[in-house]
This record gives sequence, structure tokens and C-alpha cells, in this order.
Amino acid sequence: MENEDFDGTVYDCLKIENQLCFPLYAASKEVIKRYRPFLEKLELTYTQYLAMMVFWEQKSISVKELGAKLYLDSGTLTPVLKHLEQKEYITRSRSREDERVLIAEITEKGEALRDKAVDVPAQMACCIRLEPEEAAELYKLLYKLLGSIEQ
Amino acid sequence: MENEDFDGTVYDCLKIENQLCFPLYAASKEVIKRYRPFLEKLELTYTQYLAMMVFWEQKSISVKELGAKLYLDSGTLTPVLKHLEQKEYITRSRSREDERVLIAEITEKGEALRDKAVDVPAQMACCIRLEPEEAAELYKLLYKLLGSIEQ
DNA sequence: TATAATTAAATTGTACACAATTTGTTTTGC
DNA sequence: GCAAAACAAATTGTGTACAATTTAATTATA
Repeated sequence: MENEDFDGTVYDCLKIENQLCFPLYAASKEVIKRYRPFLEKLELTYTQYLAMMVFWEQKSISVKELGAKLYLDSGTLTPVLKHLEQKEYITRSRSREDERVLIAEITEKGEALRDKAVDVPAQMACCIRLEPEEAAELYKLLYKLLGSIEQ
Repeated sequence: MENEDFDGTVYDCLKIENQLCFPLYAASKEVIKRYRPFLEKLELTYTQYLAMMVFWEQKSISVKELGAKLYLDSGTLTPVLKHLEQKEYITRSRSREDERVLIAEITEKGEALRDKAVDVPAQMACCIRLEPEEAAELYKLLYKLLGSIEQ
């Protein structure tokens, strides 16, 4: 004898407030939105910024490797890397050992951008008002979720 | 005297592994990807599913109100609602009191979809291997982050 | 050693996501 | 009461995201 007019029906599981995925989706978007004003000064979108963070750690990388790091496929990365190439932050060329592989490599201009980008994380931290322990706990749980979901 | 070749430079803040935003972004995308096979059976995308969850709780709503609930603007919602209208899950019409306002309202067919959707959350829960307390903690932290970031 | 299977990117097509602008309506202030 | 301001959607333009397919190159195998 279900009664939809009161709490406690089989449909409760479909309420937005009972979803874990929704605050995950919304928080991700809102955080990324906050990056925009800072990244505009670097002429980067958020996805381009993520890719540049990889290049600042590792001068060259294949599309496949980059995709594994960022959880993105070539359908997304090809246009992103083309945009970064247009801005002259990276170069794109085929591997000599295996012509199937595209190697993207950071340029001098891309390296120089690092000094401008170095302030971004601290500026963003001001927008995110979590205690350090809370941020650490959130970080831990997000990676646990991410690890639990692969395949 | 910075030395970039060792850990502990000013650039450490730009490492992917030191970002909170990255696992947030990646986990959100990976979770949404997992919804796809379940939502395909309902002919819904993830965004359309979120909108339908609102309609199952509240039969009719304006674009502005829906946007406030889902953290989306009319630029995103207009096409989403048009798709839902094409599938005959909702109707769209202007408010009589205020012609600026578009009211979207769930149809019989949209209501009927609820019985098919009711299994989705449990199916998804199997993909997300977090302890109930961890999921609860993550939920709490995500809403705290979301709240802390508004304006 | 040809050819079949596999692999890596690119391409194609669909659907957001959002800033900025436009359109049409309503409310405010004078 | 009417022009200006404010407001709600829709539109426009750019940039992802990702499934599915295609293209080109490499590896495996009969």
C-alpha cells in the first residue's frame, strides 16, 4: 500500500536530495566556473589548464598517456591539443618509432606560462572555504570513489 | 634559490596530484559515464534524468526555478527541455500571469517513466563501492563545498 | 610473409555547459 | 501613463565530452 503523498515511498531513492551524484556534478561545475576569471588571464580553458599542468610536470607525452592521466579520450583531447598548439604552448608531431602515436611537447612559451599560472591555485583556494582537514578528507574520498569505479 | 629538479618548489602547487578540483572533475565525469547504460533504457541523458527527478518531485516548474535547483542556466536548459518535450515526457508553455516565464510540466508518459527509473539508483550504487559512512561523509563535504562557493 | 587482428588518433554526430547577447514582457520611477 | 530599468527565456558562439566509426600504422599468426 504505497502512498506517494508522504515521505517513505519506493520513489524516495529518486529524489535529488538523496543522490550522491548530484552534488558531485554540481560542485565540479561550480568549482570549474570559478577558475574561469583566473584562467582567462592565461588564455586557457579549464581543460587546457589541466593539460598544461601535465606538460609542466612532463615535457612531452602521447595522446593516449595524457588521456589516461586526465580520464579523457582522443575525441576530447585532439581539439584541446590543437587549441594549445594554436596558442603555441605545445607542438604536435608523430613519434618516429611508431607513426600511430602523436607526441605533444611543451614549448618555451608554454614553459613561461608556468610562472603566470603559479598563483592560480592559491587564488582558487580562497573561493573554496573548507578546513584543511575537510579538504584532505574530500580529496581522499574522491580518489577512493574514482578508484572504485574504474571498469 | 629554487631548484626545479627536486620536490618542494614553488611549482608543486601546480601538480595534478596536489589539486582538489581534478579528482572532483574526474569522479563526476566517471560517475555520469556509469549512468549511461541504465539511462539509455529510459531514453534519457544524465542531464535529462536530473531534470526528470525534479519533475517527479514537483509536477511543474519554471526554467528559472529548475535552473536554481540544478545549477544550470537557460542556455543549457532550453535544449534539454525541448528534448524532453520531443520525447513527450513534459510539456512547455508560457505562464498566463507572466508571459516571460516558461512553465514545464510533466506528462502522464513522464510520470510513467518513474516506475522504470526507480531501479536506477540501486543499480548505480553497485558501481560505487564506498562504505555507507564514507558516502555520507562525501555527500556532506560536497554540499559544504557547494555552499561555500556560491557567489 | 601475406593477411588478419590490434592499436592510436582523428573524425563524426549528439548533447551539454556557459558567457554574452537578443527578444519580448513586466515593473519602476518620474 | 510612459520611458527606463529589470527580468526570463531563447539564441549565438565556443569549447568540451563521449560513443561510434574511420583511417593509418603496427603486430600477430596461419
